[in-house]
Amino acid sequence: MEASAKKRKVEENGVVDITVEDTRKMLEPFTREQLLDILQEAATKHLGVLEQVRSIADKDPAQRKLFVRGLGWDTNTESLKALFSQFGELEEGVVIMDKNTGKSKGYGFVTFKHMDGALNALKEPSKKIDGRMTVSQLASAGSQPAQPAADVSARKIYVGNVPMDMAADRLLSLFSQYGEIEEGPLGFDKQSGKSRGFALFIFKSVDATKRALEEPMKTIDGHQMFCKLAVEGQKPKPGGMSVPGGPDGSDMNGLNQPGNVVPSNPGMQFGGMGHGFVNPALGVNQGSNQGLSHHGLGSSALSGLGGHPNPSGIPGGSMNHPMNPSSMNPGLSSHGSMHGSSGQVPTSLGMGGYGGHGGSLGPYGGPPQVGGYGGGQTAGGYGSIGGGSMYGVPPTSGASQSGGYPEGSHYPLSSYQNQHQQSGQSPAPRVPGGGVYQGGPPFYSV
DNA sequence: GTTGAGCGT
Repeated sequence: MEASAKKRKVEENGVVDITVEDTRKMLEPFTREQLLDILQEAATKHLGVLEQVRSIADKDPAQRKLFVRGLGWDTNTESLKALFSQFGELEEGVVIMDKNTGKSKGYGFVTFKHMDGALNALKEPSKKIDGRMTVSQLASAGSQPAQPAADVSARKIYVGNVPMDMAADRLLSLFSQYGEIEEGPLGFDKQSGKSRGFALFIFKSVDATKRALEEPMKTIDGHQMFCKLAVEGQKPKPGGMSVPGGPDGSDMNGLNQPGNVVPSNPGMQFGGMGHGFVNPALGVNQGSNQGLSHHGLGSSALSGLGGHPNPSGIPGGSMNHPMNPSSMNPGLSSHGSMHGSSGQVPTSLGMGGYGGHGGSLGPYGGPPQVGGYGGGQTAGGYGSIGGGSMYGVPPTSGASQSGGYPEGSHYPLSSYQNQHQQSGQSPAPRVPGGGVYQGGPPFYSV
């Protein structure tokens, strides 16, 4: 074939082999345009590449969700769906109705399962629906910009449309699959332990939060719930100062890149104290790890730490690459894991072990998050949750009410975590339930 | 008629 011929030719030129690492090194200086050209070509020729591109493109619902305005009164969810489904599979289609009058508000939302569906639909933004000209656009284009989420607000999610009879531990199980939960579910009635129709969760990491929100719709027992950042910090006092901790404001723009926010955030000083025992040099790296950003949380994080370990996941994985200096540095390794969500590149570097990723990755195989997730997975969350932090679920009254979770919530949580780890494709070693790392150095902190 | 649903201690 052509490929083998090329290979042979290369070898004749004296180049015996080109490693995966070498290939990467060659690519690094490429311009964006050059990389785009190559990838475009590759995606065109190879289905596997296209699938990878598509799965990553689909990650962000903002690129798949359309706002459709100008709908006639008679256009309903069904006709909206019918019209838009010609452009691709729909995840959701809905005409917004006034709660009181029951009449259409004249707009709706259409979320495609894949970004290409949205691209398709937007090739002609104006569509006649039920005799009226309507206009579609990415919903993210017109909606008010997300708040500069800082600290906890970037890790707190609101879950709406929670069934009243939903057990707290059931929700906990559902959401703990995305990462460690620091607190939650909140919002349950303290006396009855029943849902009040919503729930709040605070994840330990922004990464986990992102994973949870990757697919905002959660279906359980036929109930559709939705999640979003809780962002309650919007309503504060008028005339007051604006964003806390953002005097310079400059870095607050990186709200979607939490790693950028923390370093210059004063809050880091707080975290820094907690990690005083760490190599000072690492403090810098850790400062960029939003996991540290939780200030007051430091205590719970530390307590969890004592019981166990964590980092195992990370170093274990990176040890496959002794050449990668970052594997020698705990601070860096955790740092790297954070990149998993904010930037794909560094993570894939760390995961160089999956070298022949073209095939091994599979369509949805190797989202960078997997590696980072494995690393982030610790029993720390277990400890904190098992502890008193989850006061939304009074073990006693709650159990008597729903009869669901007698021994406390930790059982389902750990169970789910294990399941998740086992099912994961990640080559990274999973964290054993036991305290294998109890003797481990505490410097990993969280 | 122009971006849903809607937030604990």
